[in-house]
Amino acid sequence: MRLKTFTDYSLRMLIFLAVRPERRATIAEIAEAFDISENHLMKVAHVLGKAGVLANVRGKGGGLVLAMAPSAINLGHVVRITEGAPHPAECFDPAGTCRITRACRLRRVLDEAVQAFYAVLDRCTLEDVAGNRNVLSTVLALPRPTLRQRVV
Amino acid sequence: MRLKTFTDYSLRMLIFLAVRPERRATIAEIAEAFDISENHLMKVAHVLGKAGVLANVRGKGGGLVLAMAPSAINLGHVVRITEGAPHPAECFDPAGTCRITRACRLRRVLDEAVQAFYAVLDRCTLEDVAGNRNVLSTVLALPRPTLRQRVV
DNA sequence: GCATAAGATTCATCGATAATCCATCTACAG
DNA sequence: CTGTAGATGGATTATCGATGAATCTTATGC
Repeated sequence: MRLKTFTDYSLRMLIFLAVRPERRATIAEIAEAFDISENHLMKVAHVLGKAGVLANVRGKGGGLVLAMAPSAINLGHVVRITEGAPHPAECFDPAGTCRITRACRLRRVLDEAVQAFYAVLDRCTLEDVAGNRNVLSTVLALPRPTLRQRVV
Repeated sequence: MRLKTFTDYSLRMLIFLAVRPERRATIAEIAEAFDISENHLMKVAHVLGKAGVLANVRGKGGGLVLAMAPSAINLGHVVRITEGAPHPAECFDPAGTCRITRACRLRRVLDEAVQAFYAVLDRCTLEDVAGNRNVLSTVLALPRPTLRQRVV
């Protein structure tokens, strides 16, 4: 049972933005805060932007900002977007070739399990996981609104 | 959200054995019925045997047989064995390096979601998914107790 | 309106993991 | 004691996601 790093990064990006909702953050800034690939985050930002979760602004002075209040961003919704179609077994693949697919009752059970997984996330919003802004802000090394450039 | 093919194969093996509980089946036989890798199935058989779900008999005339009644084989139990530790995000890895792990509330939510996933499987037994023996038997091309050799 | 900053988009490559294959060992039946 | 079937470990291969890099597009500010 595995989710993609893409999903992990998506949630981190949202948390970062929820901690500092007052102003735009650049992808580079978020990548540095988490020390993760800027290129990968760029794709994350694009997907979340296309999905309407983020409002992405191009150009100089641009950046990312939540498209709605953290309490309006549903985690189940986000994860469904970033994960794509679930694939617990071959029978979930339209091109699957399992011999017993027709008669198999397993698919229903697995489907139900996946639903249950998402049901939990559906009950959570970004606000629920990023409500502790102060602590998160500290951990992200953003003690002051202005992040000093690292010298190195 | 993905499960391993290993898990898929495990469940198929169990279903096969549940359809014909009266006698031992060889790995080769099961591999042929599903048209999947015999080598891979061998490892599946070994893992399920070690876990006490199957009673594996070596040597001539040997084979696999369920170690208990289908109604006593819990799907959640099986999948937990074959999947190993869940990994929805980096924070589930003891060696993870996510900067906000300490302050992050996401882990709890993801953990709960995983629990919910398994809770569904915990409510199901092999009997629940392999109760329709006749249909499965037909689909598996085992219309008679004796499987005629394929001529090809 | 040009330079620059920032995201969008596409292509290429790398790497982790798991699926698969192969060889050898061990156990059991007859 | 021979052949069959699973056990075990290693090697190989394939897949797919993660990462890297280059170019394009758009917006801003001087």
